[in-house]
Amino acid sequence: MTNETKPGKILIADDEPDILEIVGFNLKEEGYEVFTARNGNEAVVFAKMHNPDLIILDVMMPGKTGLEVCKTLRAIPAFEDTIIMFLTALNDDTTEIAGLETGGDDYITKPISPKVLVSRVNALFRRIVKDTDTILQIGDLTIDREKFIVTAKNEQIILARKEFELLALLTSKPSKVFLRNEILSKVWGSDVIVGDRTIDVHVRKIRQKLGGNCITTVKGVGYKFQI
Amino acid sequence: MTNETKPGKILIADDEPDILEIVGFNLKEEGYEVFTARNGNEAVVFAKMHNPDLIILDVMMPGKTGLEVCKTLRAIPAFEDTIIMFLTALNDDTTEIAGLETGGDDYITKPISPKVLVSRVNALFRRIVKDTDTILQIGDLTIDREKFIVTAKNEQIILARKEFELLALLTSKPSKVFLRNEILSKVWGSDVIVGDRTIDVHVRKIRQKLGGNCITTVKGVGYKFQI
DNA sequence: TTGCAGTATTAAAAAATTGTAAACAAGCCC
DNA sequence: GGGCTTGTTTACAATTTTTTAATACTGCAA
Repeated sequence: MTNETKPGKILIADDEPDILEIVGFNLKEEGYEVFTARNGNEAVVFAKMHNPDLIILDVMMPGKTGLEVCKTLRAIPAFEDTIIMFLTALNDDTTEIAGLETGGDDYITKPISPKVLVSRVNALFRRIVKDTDTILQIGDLTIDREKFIVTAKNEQIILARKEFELLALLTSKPSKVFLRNEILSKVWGSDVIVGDRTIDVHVRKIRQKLGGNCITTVKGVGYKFQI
Repeated sequence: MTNETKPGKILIADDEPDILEIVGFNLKEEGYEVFTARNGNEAVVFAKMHNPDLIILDVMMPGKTGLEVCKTLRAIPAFEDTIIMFLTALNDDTTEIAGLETGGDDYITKPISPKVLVSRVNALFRRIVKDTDTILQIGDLTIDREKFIVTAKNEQIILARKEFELLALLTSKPSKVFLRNEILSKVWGSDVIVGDRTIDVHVRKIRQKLGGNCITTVKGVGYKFQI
């Protein structure tokens, strides 16, 4: 499976460079895009900027512990569904339970077998890759997330990047109402500050390009995509 | 969390009765509906009949091994998304990797801490349960919190935000009387100050839209929702 | 019966939210 | 640089939602 790029960004946070290297190497081998952080705060900052799909956290780190990072991130809507995995030398049931209950998806104790780790990462990825399907079909609309192409009634529609990202988000769960906050943090990133009208304007542009009634406004709440 | 029934059916397959009992007991405690099988074939048969949400498989079982069961089930479309977890005394990387690659979601080695196992089950469930508790069904009324849609007798009813939130609150515990204070702090937030009549007005609007008698006034106390 | 406290019903005012057009800034490509 | 696209902001109009306030109703107790 070497060299094939999977649609997966992984962030590893650990204060031991060795771990970063070994784990990182093996995940890259498997085709993931790997980023690293040396402590909890770095991890949070990076996550907010680059929205990884999976985050591997060492429990014991200077600054912010893995558990704290997990709690911080889970409180942000954009990271509600991000996979979080703990990695630690602490083979202690209490911590493991705490990690899982804080919102962690897996908890692995060192020493690690890199191959097992990769398998576990793959297993977790399997579950989310499904709704991150590259090609989405809704009605007579086709959205290719990889090629950034939207087609309606066999005609190609050209969307700008933000427009595309917004549409991709809304269509990822048809009929679900996305709160303005949610949209902001998922499309713009949780630390970018833009005015409220910005969303409206983009919605308007999409409506213009796709034809009126695909996006519905839910006043006071947000927007949703409907066929 | 005892006695509260979660929407989760779990099938445990193991040839050691002790394991079945201990694991089963702890999961029931947590509110899951638990079923058991003594070997691989039984597990497959049961799964086909009752469609559990999660299956815990011992790797070493007479008849069909856990890995074989997993492979068999994953080949059936109905079990593509079922969570599968391996449980085994075999602390062996190769088997673990095989288990995960066959389509397993987790692999736990004995001896097991029941609490850790329950946490892991919960963690896996979190990922699939989400949808179920966003939709509320009461009589011929459906409230979809995610889609912000209220349906009565198959007809869609459009509610404004506060109306929706108020209705969602009242229906969250049918027949329970919500105090005016309680309503205020849960729908409006504890820091917002609005007059008492405000609630009445909203109740009235909901009554109008849903048809007269779904919300009952309890004089001097508050309101409740009844079918 | 009368008075009262609590609730219902209105209409209208107030506030909040969104739609729109136009303008500005930033970046990119030739 | 000049022309293009994109992303954002602004200001205002249009609309809807929310709240208030004034009035009418209700059941109960004195």
